[in-house]
Amino acid sequence: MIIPKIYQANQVEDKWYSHWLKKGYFHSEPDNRKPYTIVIPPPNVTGVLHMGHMLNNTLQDVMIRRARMQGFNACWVPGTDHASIATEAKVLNKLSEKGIKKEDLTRKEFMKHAYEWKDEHGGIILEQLKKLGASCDWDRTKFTMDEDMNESVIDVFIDLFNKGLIYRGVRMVNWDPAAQTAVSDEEVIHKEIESKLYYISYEIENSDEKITIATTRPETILGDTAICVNPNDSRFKHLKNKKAIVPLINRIIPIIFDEYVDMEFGTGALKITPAHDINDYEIGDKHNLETIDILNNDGTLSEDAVLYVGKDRFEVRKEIAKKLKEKGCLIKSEGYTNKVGFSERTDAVIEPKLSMQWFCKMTELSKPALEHVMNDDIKLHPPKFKNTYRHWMENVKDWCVSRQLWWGQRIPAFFYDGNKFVVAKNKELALELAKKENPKITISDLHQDEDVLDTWFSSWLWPISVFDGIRNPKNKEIQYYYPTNDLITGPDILFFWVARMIISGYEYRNKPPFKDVYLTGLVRDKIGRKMSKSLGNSPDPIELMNKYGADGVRVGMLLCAPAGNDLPFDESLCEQGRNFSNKIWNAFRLIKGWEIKDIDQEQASIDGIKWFENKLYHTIKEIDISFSKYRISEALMLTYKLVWDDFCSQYLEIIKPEYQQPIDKETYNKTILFLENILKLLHPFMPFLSEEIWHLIDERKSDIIITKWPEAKSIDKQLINEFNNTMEVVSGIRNIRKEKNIAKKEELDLFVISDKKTKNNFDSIIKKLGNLSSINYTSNKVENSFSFMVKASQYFVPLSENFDKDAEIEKLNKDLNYTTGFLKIVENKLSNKKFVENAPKQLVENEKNKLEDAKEKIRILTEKINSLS
RNA sequence: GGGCGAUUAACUCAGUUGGUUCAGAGUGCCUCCCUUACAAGGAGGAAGUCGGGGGUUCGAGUCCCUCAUUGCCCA
Repeated sequence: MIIPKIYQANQVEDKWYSHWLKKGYFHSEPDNRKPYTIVIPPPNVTGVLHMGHMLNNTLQDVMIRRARMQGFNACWVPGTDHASIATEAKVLNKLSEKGIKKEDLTRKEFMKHAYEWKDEHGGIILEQLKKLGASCDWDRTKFTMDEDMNESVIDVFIDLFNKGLIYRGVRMVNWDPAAQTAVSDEEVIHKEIESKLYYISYEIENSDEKITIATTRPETILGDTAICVNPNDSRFKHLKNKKAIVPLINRIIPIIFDEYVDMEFGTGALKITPAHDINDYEIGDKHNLETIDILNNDGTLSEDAVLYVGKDRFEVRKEIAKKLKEKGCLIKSEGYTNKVGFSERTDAVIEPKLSMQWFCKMTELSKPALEHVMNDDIKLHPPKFKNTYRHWMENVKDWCVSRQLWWGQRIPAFFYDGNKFVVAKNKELALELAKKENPKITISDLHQDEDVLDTWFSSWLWPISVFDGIRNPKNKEIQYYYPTNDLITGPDILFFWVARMIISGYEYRNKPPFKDVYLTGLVRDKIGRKMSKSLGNSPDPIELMNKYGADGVRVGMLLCAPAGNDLPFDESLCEQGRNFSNKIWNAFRLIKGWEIKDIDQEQASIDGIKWFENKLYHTIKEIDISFSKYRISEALMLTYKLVWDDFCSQYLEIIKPEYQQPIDKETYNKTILFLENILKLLHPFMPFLSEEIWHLIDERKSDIIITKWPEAKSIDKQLINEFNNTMEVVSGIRNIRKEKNIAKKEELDLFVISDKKTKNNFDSIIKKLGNLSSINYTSNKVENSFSFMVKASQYFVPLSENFDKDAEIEKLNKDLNYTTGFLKIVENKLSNKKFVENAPKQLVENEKNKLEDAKEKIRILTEKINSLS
């Protein structure tokens, strides 16, 4: 068989993926095995794969593949999210390119366009996940706007309404003037920006006096309905019961007193615009102030503003400042840094705005969700997120669930007789309810609410609704798969999504939706910036996979991804992943190239096998521990080192036959066995490569994807330590070769003065890796030789020529100095009475041993130096 | 402004209850080697007063206080 020198990822990946699909390995049905379930964080239906998805889904695939191999009934449910704002914005963009505006369309027509868009672009991302190797159960693919999913959402809304947890009301909401919808608090991103603080003076009615306020938003003076000062502020006490005059429009407004006002800030006087600031709104509410809404839904000024009607608020800000200056009302303006809210989806500046919305009461609903995370029924990894979570849950606010959009589940509220409404699954049922109030109502009198529900109002049910557990709470699937095991997602949606799933999980199943939450970091670029389309700093994952292989990219992602830490992504990591693929490939190539013969086994091979067996089982144990702690990158690194250092650099070199010589059967078989185990350990990380080699080793029917995960066995730790000493001896020899420029091919003799305590049973290995002609035990030091020590044993390599006495003495002196210093430290420790009295016995004992060893070493070194000089 | 973290080698990070195995890993860097699986490789090597300052202790990277820098969440 001719095996190429380099692993060709692109030639094997598709083959194996379709093979796995054909065999139905990804598909899961309830049976009598234990389930292991993951639901995917559904990506936006029209989105494309970015690095965050890569990380996320690689992790999920690692977990699910390992669980599958461990014998669980592994089920990974894929799907997509309808992402109401994002998708609707995209559809509208597309339509406006064709010259179509939303106003020109009926709701029905719009939905038709939206579905067309969804059918065209939806699911691209799922196809991309296949390239990554994601072993999702594609038969279970869900979409948050599937018929059954919609029904679950509506059922839940009605249920919560009937429980009195849904209400409708005028509240200050975060208004996105670009998308023209309300958004939730969580969808507002506060950014610090450089702006200006304007000092504007208002005349006091019937007086020559003026009062100056400071504001960052001068355009809102048109909506002012009061000026507020602190009652404790002596500067303003005389203004009680006075009125001020709003500049430009000359509206007369009261001066009110409230302790809310910070006397230190600005001038100590605050303008109050109840319609456009949440704090002003609360003050307005308290003092019964008039509310003047000066903004239209698109962020332009409304009729109520009187001036600048129809102009955008930012333009007005500039113009009004100029105008105020002309009028002498603008005292000054100064640079000021403040925080402004931006829409997560459209990046528009959010306007606080009063509007009629639907809300979900959260206080009671969220109690179990807080409790069960605090008592670790649900564990967050890393645990530092527990604090953040608690803080949020303890201050949870009611959830604004309505959106002024069309793409989504329409709120099942039906209006009649003006503002009266009923909540029901459909118009017919609504009519029945309405008739109880007003028997004369007919179906044509009912009008359904125009708003849709927040996207998260469907995704918070995801772990339940994908198994139809809302509509059919007792069905076999939900009983079997729920609660799911692990949720793997980014920390940016901890509150949007994770917390709410926990809330709904307890409300509707009385059980957590998952047991463990693994929060990844955010993928950043090399210099720490968040990856984003606009910065153009995000590599195309598909291209990366073409370049480095899916396995290479998977490894690259995981190498730098400890839980909860942001990961600075660099393409060179994928390169490392690819190099690793190649390393494994070549190890396989070496083994496969050997001729197998019925010959005697070399001693080095016997010893090497004994050691590696122990090392392997020891590492498996460590890997399992890392997995159990959700330290995935650590598990990968352990595997990486097992393969590269232990298996390739050491084991294979130990058993490798001479050039073009055959290998004995026993060693070969063992080696194949080891390789197979290694491939199994690699499979979750590198599914394609491991499957490919698995089948190249041997023609066989079984696939690695469903083989049993190797089990850790008890090991001989002493033997592993001994081997480490052995490798130190080998290093010592290699060092001498390097320092003295001795070719590797030249055989050397080694003399040993053995220290009985550090016995070494691996002479065969030292001989082979050191390329020695002999190892001789002696009790006398060897003249004219280079030497080194491992523990308390001395090793000599005699060399008649090239012997540099002075250099040798210098080296020995260096060692002597170090050891003398070390001895001093130990002596100090032991002469400290308090240490000897208080420290554990074992520790003191060890220190005493160290003391003896150091003394012995010094004795030997001194002797050597004396004999040389 | 409030809350929660972080600060360990050039970079990215480990470091469990203070004490053998504590100053580590990977990458990068330096030296030598195209040697017969792999140059996408091999062998060897250098590199850190564990952010600063105090404290507790026989003993602190680890616990406490404080300052600095920095990130995230919330207002």
